Amino acid sequence: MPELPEVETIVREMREASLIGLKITSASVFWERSIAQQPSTSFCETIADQTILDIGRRGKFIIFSLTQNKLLVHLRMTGKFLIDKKKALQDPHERLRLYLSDGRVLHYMDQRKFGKWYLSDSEKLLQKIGLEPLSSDFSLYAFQNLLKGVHRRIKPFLLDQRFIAGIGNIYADEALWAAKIHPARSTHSLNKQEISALYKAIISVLKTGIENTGTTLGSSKANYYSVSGRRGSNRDKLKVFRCDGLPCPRCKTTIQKIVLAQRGTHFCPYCQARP
DNA sequence: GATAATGTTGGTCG
DNA sequence: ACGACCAACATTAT
Repeated sequence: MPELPEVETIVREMREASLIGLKITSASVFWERSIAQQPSTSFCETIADQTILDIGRRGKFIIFSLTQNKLLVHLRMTGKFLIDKKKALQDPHERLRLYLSDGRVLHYMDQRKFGKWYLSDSEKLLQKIGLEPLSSDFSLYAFQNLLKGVHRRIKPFLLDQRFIAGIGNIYADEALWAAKIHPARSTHSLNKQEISALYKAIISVLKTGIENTGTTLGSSKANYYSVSGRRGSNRDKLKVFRCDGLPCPRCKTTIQKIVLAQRGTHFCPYCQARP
């Protein structure tokens, strides 16, 4: 579920909630497989008594910098955080809980159980992911070089975290629409002007997503909600994602939905014609 | 009531 | 190297 703008919103809210500086007094794990690479017993032993020195983000990973380790959390489809909310206490999807030194509790919910917490080998994981699209590392030049280095369809390329970190299904479709590029185009077929348009579109859709505190699609519990339980308002700004059957905001052609790389893919068959 | 689809990622197998 | 397919899961929509 959460892509870069949603994860960024979560991180900002946790910082605003003054979690930095608190000590993790203990942890409780309710779903063993939410912990990667080690049994929950050793996870709880290792994390206990460590202080949260910083909270950040890399791609779709949340990074808790602790006294001894880096704790990474990947929310995958339905991972969520809530701070000391009464409704979290009776949530059947709560998978993990951190008790904090000021008496508050950080609850982690994950309906579909795909999310993972990494406490060991986290540096190795971070090394594997690609450029941070809102940092200066992501230059037009670097983007051009990435595209040159692979022969793939552009949408699966955008979703592959080893190249650029943080783009998911929503923002990939939105960026391709903004740049007027068909999602099945080959990376090698894009001309200079198209590459430049896509580069700007990626940055723009992600920034807009953050400004609107992320995208909450529907109303069910499975949808994205921030740490404070707020919905993101970016859904109203989406041009194509889950807009199949509606007119394209640019040319009024009906938006189409196809399956590409096993993912629902939305585009305008006129603006984003296959050359 | 069965089946498909869901915002993610990692594996296998051509 | 790349893509098709499956797997991990639970819930909602069709």
